[in-house]
Order: sequence, then C-alpha cells, then structure tokens
Amino acid sequence: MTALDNAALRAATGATDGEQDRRAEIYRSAARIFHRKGYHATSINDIAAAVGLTKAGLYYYIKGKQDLLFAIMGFAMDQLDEQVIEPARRVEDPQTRLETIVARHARLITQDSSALTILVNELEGLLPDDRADIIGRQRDYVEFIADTLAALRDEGKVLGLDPTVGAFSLVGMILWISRWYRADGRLDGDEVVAEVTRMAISAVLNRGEDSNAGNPARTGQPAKETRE
Amino acid sequence: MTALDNAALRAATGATDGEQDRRAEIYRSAARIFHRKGYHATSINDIAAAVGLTKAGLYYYIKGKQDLLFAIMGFAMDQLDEQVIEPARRVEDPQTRLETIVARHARLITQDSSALTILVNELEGLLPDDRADIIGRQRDYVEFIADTLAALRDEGKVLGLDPTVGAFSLVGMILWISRWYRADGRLDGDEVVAEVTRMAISAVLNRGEDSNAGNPARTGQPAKETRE
DNA sequence: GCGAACCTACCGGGCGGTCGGTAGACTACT
DNA sequence: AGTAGTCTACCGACCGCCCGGTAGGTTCGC
Repeated sequence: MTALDNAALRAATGATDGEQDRRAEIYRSAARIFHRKGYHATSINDIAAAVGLTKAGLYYYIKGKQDLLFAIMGFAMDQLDEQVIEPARRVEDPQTRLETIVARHARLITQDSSALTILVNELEGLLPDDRADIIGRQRDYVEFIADTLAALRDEGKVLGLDPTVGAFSLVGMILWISRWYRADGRLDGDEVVAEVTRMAISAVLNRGEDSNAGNPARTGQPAKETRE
Repeated sequence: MTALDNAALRAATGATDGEQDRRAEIYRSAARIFHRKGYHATSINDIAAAVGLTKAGLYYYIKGKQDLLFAIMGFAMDQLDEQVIEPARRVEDPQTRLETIVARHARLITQDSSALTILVNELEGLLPDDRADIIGRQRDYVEFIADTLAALRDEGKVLGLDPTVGAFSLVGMILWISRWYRADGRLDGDEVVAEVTRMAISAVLNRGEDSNAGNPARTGQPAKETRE
C-alpha cells in the first residue's frame, strides 16, 4: 500500500507511468518477500514468480539483487525522513518532539513494516558503499533522538541517563514492534502505538519527586546481583 | 568465552573430552560467524576454515548446517533458562524479579551476544519442527515477563499497561543492545546493563508519588499527538 | 592393525546473471 | 491500405560458480 510507490526511483531514466507502476509493484513484492524470508534466502526467481515474470523478464526492470535491496532500503530511509524526522524537527518542545518521533515511527511500522524492517536486518547484504550510505543515515537518526534526550536533560526532565543509550533503547523498543505486532491480532495498531509511546516517554523521564538521579540503591539491588 | 561450552550437545554420542572441546570450539566459531554474516550468507566452508578444517573434516563433527543452527539456538535458550529465567523465578517480589530479568538478560548480551542474537534473527533458517520448538520456548519467556508485569499491576505499581505489549517492548530494548553495544566502546558493559535496567523499570512503573504505596495516582497523559 | 581424525576429489543442483531472440503495439512512409 | 522499421516488454536456454553434502581414502597415535 504505502510501500515503494513513486519516490524510490523516480529519478530513473525517463519512463512511462506504466513502467513506473510495474517497477513499484516489483519493489513492493521484493520488500515483502525479503521481509518474510530474509534477503539471502530469497532468490531472484522467487521475486520474479511473485510478480508473474521469469527471471530474465525481471532483469528488464532491475539491475541486480543488491541494487534491489539498496533501493528498498533507500525508500525506507526516505519514508523515515519524511514521516518521522522532518515532522519532528518542526516540534520545538523536546518532550513533544520525542513523543512525535516515537509515535510516528511506531505507527509507520504498524502500517507496513516490510521496508523499515529490512532496513535494519539486511545491512550486510549491501555493497560497502551502499552500506556506508545507509548506516550514515541511520546514525543521523539515532543522534537526532539522542539530541532530543540531551535537550530534555538540559530542561531537568531527564536525570542521569546517557542520551545515546536512551536513544538506542527507544529505537530497539520501536523496531521490535515489527516482530510481534500482527494487524489481525488482539490489539489494534493505534493502541499499540499509544502504549509504546507512553512506555517510551515514561522510560526516559524522571519519576515524580524522588528521582534519585544517578544510580541504583533503590528497591532492588540490580547490577550487583548479576554475579552468579 | 562463555559460549557453547559443554551444555549444548553433551547428550551426543558418548565422547571423549577432546572431542567435546573441538565440538564446542566449532559451535562457538559458527555462532560468531552466523552472528556476523547471517546464517544464509555463511557457508560451511567459512566455518570449516575458521576452525582450521576442510569442509569434509568439519562434517566429522556436525550433521549438517541446519543442525548446527538448531544446536546453537538450543544452547542460547538453555543459557537464557539457566542464567535469566531460573534465577528470576526464585525472586518473589515482582519488581525485583523484573529487575533481575532485565539485568541478567542484558548482561548476557553484553558478555557474548552471538548465540542469543542468532536466536532471534535466524529462526527462518530452521526446519519447521525445530522452529516450533524454539518459538515455543521464546513464547514462554515473553509470557514469564508478561506475568511479572501482571503481578506488578495487581500490586498497583503498573497502571493501564498491557502486559504483553510491555513484555515485548522490554525484550526489544534488551535484544537491541547487541546491535549497538561494543565491548571496546565508550561505555562499559556494567554501565549499559544498569542504564537499560533503570529505563526498563521506569518504563513500566507508575510515575508520581512512590511505588510501594497503594496510591494509584496519575500516569502520564501523552499519546495525544499520534494523529497522522 | 585399527579406529579416530582428518583429507582430496567429486556430485547434483540452484544461484545470480546474460544472451539472443520475438510477439505485438506503434509509428512512418509510400 | 499496406508494409517496413522500431521499440517495449518480455521469454527460453544457457553460463560459470559455489553451495551443502558425500565417497573413499590416508595419516597417526595407540
């Protein structure tokens, strides 16, 4: 649906609408199959069959398996930029900005997780240059979140949390949604997005008054108890 | 180090110590390579070369590629059972139990993430029966966490959080550590474990007053901005 | 001389990718 | 109107390579 529609490779050689439609269908199918079986376990034949072509016919539209993967990942990053990062950048209040990031990213995943999940799971399938490109964009995203956490810390709303650890942890929470959420399951997408957003905010904000800054020494005795 | 030492396949045919050592080394190497390159992208030759054998020589020790994968995953689940679930089961207080789960699981990952990461990323490389086995054990683990969250809710320490969503979210946070944590990085393992544990607890507990009192105060009130 | 611990050589098969074609729609000229 | 040329959108057959796995040794300590 919302998948690889027009953005991805609109920049390709001048092309008819029909050709672009077909190409989009191919990218969408490929993303779904990569997502389900993994990049390396998916053959070009699998994708060709899924769109009703032979392998040779498919190669009329694509340059190779790795380009296909890179295109899908590039599309996913574009999606993240447009639907999450850009809107969030326009929010000034750090806490609201963080809520925006988490909610929008989570929502994207509950709607169509294929491309975004491939984005994080199949990095090693890329050529080194392509991988560097994608990794750079991903790092920018995490830094964006970390900066937001740092801003919250400067406001005194977050105490003693390393922004990098915080950012990674939130990202992990969000990305993991694609592994357990099923659109036809017990919970609907909006509920999940809301729950996860609430958890994320609660994870990084101080608890009430008693936010005893840095370390444990509280209820349990974590980190100490790990001896076996 | 702490990897596939003796447990994994001690049940194999009666075997000498030397043979078990070699076998353990093979499993350990395989786990490391699977972790780095992915199961499908790793060839039997890669593994053989890594332990200084030819492919045929390697087959003296293993039954096949899929059995190797299953053995590694089984070992990882055993590790989780022994080092996380069993110790946590002996903790009665739900909050302390949750801290124990998160801290121990996180610590396991900062120490040696290979097997545990394969466990979650390479499920589709397994034969259906093996996959069912592993998935079942994983589900038990998530349910164990969800039950702990439900117990916290019954104590009034958690309000309005679906235990399943909570459990999955915490698991996502923990598992993601293996993607960004580097033993030679800025932060050391203990710090990371402590930070993540604190975030996890804070993510699920009520904000406000104090937890131990049965006073169900307000939660946060975000999740308003999730519109489009 | 015998078994454990390996090796060299090989097999069938599937992979990503290419090549030479061609059906058919669409002009373009006579 | 007919026909020659052109281009898009494909297909069947094929290539070289490497894969997981195996058959049948060979070496070496006991």
